[in-house]
Amino acid sequence: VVAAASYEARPFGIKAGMPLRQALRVCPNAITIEGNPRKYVDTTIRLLGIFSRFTDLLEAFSVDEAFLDVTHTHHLWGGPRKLALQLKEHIRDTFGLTCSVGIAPNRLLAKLASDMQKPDGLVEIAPEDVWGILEKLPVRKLCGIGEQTEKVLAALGIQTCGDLGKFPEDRLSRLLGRVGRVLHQMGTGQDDTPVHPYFHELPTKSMSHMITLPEDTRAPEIMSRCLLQLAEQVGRRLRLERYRGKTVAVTLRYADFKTYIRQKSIGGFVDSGGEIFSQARSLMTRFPPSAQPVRMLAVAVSQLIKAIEQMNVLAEEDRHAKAQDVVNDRFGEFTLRRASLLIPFPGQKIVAPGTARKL
DNA sequence: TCTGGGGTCCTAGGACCC
DNA sequence: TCTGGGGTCCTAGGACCC
Repeated sequence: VVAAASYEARPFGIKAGMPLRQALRVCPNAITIEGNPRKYVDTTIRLLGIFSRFTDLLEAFSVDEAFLDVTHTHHLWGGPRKLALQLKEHIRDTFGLTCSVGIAPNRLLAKLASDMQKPDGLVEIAPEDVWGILEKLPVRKLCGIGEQTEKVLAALGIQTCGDLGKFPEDRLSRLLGRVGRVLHQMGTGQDDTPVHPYFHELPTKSMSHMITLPEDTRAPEIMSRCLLQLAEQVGRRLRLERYRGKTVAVTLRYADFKTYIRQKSIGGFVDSGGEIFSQARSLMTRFPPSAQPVRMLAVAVSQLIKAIEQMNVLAEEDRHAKAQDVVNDRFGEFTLRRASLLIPFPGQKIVAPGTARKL
């Protein structure tokens, strides 16, 4: 599918998430470029380096977005606006790229402001302007309100943030529980979530890999091989970042797109592909029977703990994994792999999304 | 014509324990 | 015949973000 569409392609209706075939149908001359995760991670890291010149209260939000709390530093740059201009200039000089900056009293509004003028924007939402901007703004524009929430709110007669803010909070809470309270706050532009600085290093909570098969299948041996591949990938990343996990989960998506997850927590903590695979395989028996062939499989490990230095005595599984890591560190990913995985699967190019966070 | 991959957070029900 | 309150852990599903 399309991961990102250039501004030239967008007028044709091409946007992120659209199947490639469909994109090429609406715009046969579109130029397609395969993703290059290593390049993105490298650029992300360099970007964070630039951001850190302006504040240390810096949170990476995605591969190309970050929150900067400049409450205590903006005066050094002549105020938020001048800071933003210098930030933009710095990025343009370094990468030849434009970027969009939003300035506001909190994260919710800053994100909104940054989305208001793209691709080369600088929008400031002052506290006194908040209501004027929100009143007619569709709720969907807020980060955190997606398609489903939009529908639920629409059913209550709420279309705009103005409607949301004016809707009685206690009624919204009764109807939607805790979510109702948060939504009401969002409707009035309130958000007290702090910017979580990178040096606090949020621990990873789960690691997973998934793959949509080139063709839907009913063959147990294909699914099994796939699970093994995914388990090995997850295990490799766990070990790279020195995590071990307690809960193993398998997700199956059938051709009709119905998606099921089965998970189990095991006695100890695991980080080897073999162990993850054997748990994953045992989970396969728990899925509801379906007439549909399988379209997608995923393996996830959660309930992670940071692994303490290994003891001298390693279980056989661990010795295998360790040997594999040593070879693959030196000669490249998947140089050494199980014989059953010699025929490669698609999707082996994936770079760990956590890589940027480690910086 | 279908709909990728990798995460986080929340909810709700049930088991189990004191 | 009916049976409280509080806690943790586990599982399944779903919303949302990029």
